[in-house]
Amino acid sequence: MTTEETARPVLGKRARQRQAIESEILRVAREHLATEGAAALSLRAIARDLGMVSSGIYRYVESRDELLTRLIVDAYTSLAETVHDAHDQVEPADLTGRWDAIGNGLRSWAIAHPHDFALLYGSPVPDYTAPADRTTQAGTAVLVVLLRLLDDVDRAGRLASPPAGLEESLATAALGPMLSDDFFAGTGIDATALAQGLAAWTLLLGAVTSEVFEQLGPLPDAEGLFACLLVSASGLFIDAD
Amino acid sequence: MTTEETARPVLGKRARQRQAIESEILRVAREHLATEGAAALSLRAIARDLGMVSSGIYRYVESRDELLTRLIVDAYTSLAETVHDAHDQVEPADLTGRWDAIGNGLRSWAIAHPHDFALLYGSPVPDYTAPADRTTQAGTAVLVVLLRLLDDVDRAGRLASPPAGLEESLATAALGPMLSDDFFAGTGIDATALAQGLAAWTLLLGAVTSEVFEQLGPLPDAEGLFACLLVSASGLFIDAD
DNA sequence: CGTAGATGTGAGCACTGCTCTTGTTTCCAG
DNA sequence: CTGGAAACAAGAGCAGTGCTCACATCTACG
Repeated sequence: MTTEETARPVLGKRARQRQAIESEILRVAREHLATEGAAALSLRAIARDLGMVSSGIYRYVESRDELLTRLIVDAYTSLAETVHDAHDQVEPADLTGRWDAIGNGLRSWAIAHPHDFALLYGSPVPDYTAPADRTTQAGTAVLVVLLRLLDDVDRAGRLASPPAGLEESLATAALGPMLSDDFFAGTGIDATALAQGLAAWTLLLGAVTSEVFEQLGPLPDAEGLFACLLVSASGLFIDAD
Repeated sequence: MTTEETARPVLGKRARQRQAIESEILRVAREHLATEGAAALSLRAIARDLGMVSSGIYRYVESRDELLTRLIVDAYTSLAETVHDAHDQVEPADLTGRWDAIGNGLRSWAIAHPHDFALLYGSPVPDYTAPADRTTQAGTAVLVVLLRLLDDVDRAGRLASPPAGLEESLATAALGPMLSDDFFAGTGIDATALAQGLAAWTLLLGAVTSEVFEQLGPLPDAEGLFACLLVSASGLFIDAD
């Protein structure tokens, strides 16, 4: 008979209540982030929205920085999920199609969540340094899909020839050490290929950044420009059919 | 005899004093920006450093936003100056050398002034929208040198062939309208060339951003990676010799 | 059933941007 | 040379922030 009780340590009422409040806080925080932006994130305002006294929120959230960290990790996983989904809807043999999916996925996510994007790829939030152990891991999730594509491009023999001047020695010296990371285990990627993939990724990120942050002023056809940049980026590591 | 008086309206004592204080404020503001970052910019703190009462500073600076705008314009011109200087030290015929100078100039400036760089190319400062009339003009100053290079590359017949898939129709549709701007007057640039130049610039900016904001985590050889990316970027619009 | 620990409450500190009033100094025209 | 207008300095004050602490309350578990 005691089995019934020990078999459902489903979390006591208290723990459940706590979890509910914590997720409520995160929900409201995300709401504020989406509407006001990261810098306007105020614990007091969140507490107010939740009908609790300003000091009460510190029972659930250690500090403003910790809340930021949670939001960052959230955003990273949301982004990675979006990009992965977009990528996986293209048939594996269509290499440039997969790249386009990655690029468009990133762009549309960034446009839909500009403040989250700013949190991840914009200037670091003042007086806040992201705890590397929690964020960089989440941050690499997006890069996994790029690495998969890069590896497949290589395996298919469709790797673009590196630009003149990108000697293998240069790439190896700069990127060789990174290749020994677990991250690259099981791939046949070499330093030059990695350099090319990173160049494409950097161009992609620059394109999205410049569009979301409006660095070139108001553009007549942002969509079209992005399409051009996406082609340029793809050409950096994928050979034409 | 009255000529002597009308000939030296050198600014009265008052105006001179005012100008002195204003530049003092800007100096301290730049100092705070360099050490603390944009978000930590506090008018009260500046006033304190200057030994004046907090409210007094509002006689010289309309608001925090206005001070930010001044700093942004300052930063843009400082950046443009640095890049132009670096670029002009290379002999005009050395096209890739000129590109490298631009890239390295931008990078070293960004590393030397990370907070200024964040102000220009990072996430927009919360609750602050840059007055387009004052900032975008200063912002294009950097692009002038890129345009000059692009035009010279074109004239020298060294324009790289666009990547497969970048049809002229695509580029023209996206960028054609921009070409009618005064900015491009006197150049023989066409839409595809502009697209290629913008791709290189975007890649460059993405590379610097990712390094300054440490988006890829701590790198073993950031210098080397940047060199690789610079070569990739140059290959986007300059043909090898 | 009692109590230890989790939770709610409100006051308080130090800081921010910004406004307003009050008093002083400076400049310039008559 | 002098009177008045404009510029300036100073301080109080408002509303907001992150965060701490002492205190009261409640509840879940031994």
